[in-house]
Amino acid sequence: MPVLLPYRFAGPFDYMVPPGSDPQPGDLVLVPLNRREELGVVWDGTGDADLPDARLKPIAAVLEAPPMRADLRRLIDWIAAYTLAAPGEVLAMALRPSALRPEPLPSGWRAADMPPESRLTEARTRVLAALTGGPLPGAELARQAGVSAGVIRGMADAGLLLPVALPPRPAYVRPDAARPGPPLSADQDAAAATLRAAVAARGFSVTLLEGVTGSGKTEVYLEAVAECLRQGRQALVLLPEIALSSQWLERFSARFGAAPAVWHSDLASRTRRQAWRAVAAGEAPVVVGARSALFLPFPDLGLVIIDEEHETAFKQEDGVVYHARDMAVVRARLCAAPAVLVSATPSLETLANVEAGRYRRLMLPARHGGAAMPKVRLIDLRLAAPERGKFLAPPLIAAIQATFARGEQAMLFLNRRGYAPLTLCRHCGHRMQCPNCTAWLVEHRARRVLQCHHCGHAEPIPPVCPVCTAEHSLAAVGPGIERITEEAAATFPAARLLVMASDTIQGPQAAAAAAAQIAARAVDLIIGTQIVAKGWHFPHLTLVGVVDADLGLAGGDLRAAERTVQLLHQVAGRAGRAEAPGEVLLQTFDPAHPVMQALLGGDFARFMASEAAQRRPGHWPPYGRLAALIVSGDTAEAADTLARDLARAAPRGEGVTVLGPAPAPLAILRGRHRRRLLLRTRREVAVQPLLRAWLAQVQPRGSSRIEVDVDPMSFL
DNA sequence: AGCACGCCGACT
DNA sequence: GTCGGCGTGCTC
Repeated sequence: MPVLLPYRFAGPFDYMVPPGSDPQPGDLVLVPLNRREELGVVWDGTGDADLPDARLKPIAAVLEAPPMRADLRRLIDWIAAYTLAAPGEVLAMALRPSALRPEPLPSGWRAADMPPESRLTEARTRVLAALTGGPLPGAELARQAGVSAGVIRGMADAGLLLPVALPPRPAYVRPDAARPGPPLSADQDAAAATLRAAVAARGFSVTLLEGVTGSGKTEVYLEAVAECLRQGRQALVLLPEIALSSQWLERFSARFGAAPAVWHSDLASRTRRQAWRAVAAGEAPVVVGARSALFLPFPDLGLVIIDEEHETAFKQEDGVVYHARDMAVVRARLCAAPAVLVSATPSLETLANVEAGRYRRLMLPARHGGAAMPKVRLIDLRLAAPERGKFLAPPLIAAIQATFARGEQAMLFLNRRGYAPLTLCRHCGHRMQCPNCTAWLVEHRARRVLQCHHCGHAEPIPPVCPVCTAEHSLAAVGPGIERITEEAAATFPAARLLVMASDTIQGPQAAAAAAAQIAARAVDLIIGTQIVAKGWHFPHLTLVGVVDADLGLAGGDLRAAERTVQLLHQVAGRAGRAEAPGEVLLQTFDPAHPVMQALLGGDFARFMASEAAQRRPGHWPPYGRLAALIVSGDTAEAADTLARDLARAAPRGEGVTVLGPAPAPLAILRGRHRRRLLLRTRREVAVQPLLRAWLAQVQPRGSSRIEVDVDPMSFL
């Protein structure tokens, strides 16, 4: 009987069924492996026949836990087949061994009825006062009484406190679908009706819900969630960055009177275990999560929503390389549920699926509540140059000052952390480079280090040039967000600044606190990277300045233009969402670039049509298929040898092209030398069989590796 | 993922 | 002479 184990084996292993038991596919089992016992899942089909029965070991135990359902097993098989990952590796993402252990009963403390003679200090009095409302868990008690855990411990030892079992934490409160939603516009109402019908049909479908930022897409798809709740099925909402979703959670709670279950990779282990169990028991009707929520054990999934479907954060790049948006659609199909892809700037992949008739499309043409789209202006940096050594052009500075004068908020966006992306010696020209990667070290002035953003390597800023030992010769080249903050503080001395970058805003609490500060108008100028683009609603923000609109366009990546438009459109959408109209200023050296023109004219559809026209003739995705093979080795020679071996074995045929080997864009990453080959085929060619046949011919030696990335998003 | 087997350097 | 480094390979 085949049993899939959560490891990187080629497939399930066969085990004997012990007499008296009758394990079924999906059952969780303990099986011997080497001299250990491992958790596995009984898989489908028959075992492989060429292994003699005598070599099979028996299944050690069939667990009482609820079995893994067929739809999740099919999803695991599907993802493994599509991405060429080992099925066990995919299984590992869906298996939660800790959730199978019995939940320890929560325990707390109560005051002793007949306290022994003991000194009652002030702290101890506070503890007893906190307990007048009933028993509390230790951590909570310490927090409420404002004492350390030691005080509690001491009181327990003295017999002043007695342990008690607490009732289990209440399960998730069911969101109330009957609560009236907010009033919807005619467009929203029509879209919501279509989505409700799709949910009520209880069948698979895919719908693109497209609308500019501020058009009320969330309200519309929450109506689909409401219908799903009425149907008694579960709904899954995938967000690209769950850690930054505090405002989303507030909106959900306002709509349904209860919070959804939240799932992401850095949940505390107990919260995670409870969420997993609640999903499996059907007690969590709505789950909002990051991409790993895709593998939760929903017994009756009735709706999958992928918000910001164009976001590259949905692509998992390490371990199993998969795109959560595409796999979410697969899961929806396997569960006979509708999938809804939501975006203001849909990916070309999704638009091509609409065009081909595979996906339905719903459009919300206008901003909700009559708010106007922000007015976009380009600042030509060749004509309006910033002061020497500065990065904000005079028109942008003037616009920010005018915004402050009106009592409104402004934002500066630069998608680059740190102080400066490059440090060079003005004397000898030496550039400070990462010892492990083909990348410049980024100066982080606040922490006084030079850091590599690819491997994390950090070193102190050297006092002299490490090559020519010239003093005071190292110069910061180009701006990072720290440098812009410095310049803004000097230019707008009266303004209150708030920096939002992944290194200053860590975790959901910090993000929520920053959002609250902005909403309370305790901030005049927000300076941020990527993370300010994510679905925030800042009602008093009316000006967005993009410091370097050209930033994402260098490097010749296939999707560079598309991604830049999506990102900058998203950033622009932060401006002027309430009654006050917004303005967006883009600093660029190339105002004629199609990306700048698309943002200027707001004609996203036409831009995407021209992107499509560029990709179609060469059969580039989505009009063809692409897979990347990344070869890596200890040395350049090892990587080259393996890459050459692969190139020799490359598949040929009608509609099949192999490009490379070429140095991978990060030719050295974490000390490993990398080469890249690309397999490009026509859309009707299945790439997986080609890849499997290809890889079977080449055996990596030593520590050399081949990584496969089907549908690569970036070439890095 | 573990864990054993296996062939080359420094030690009681 | 052994103890032990972690490279390679196997686990139904």
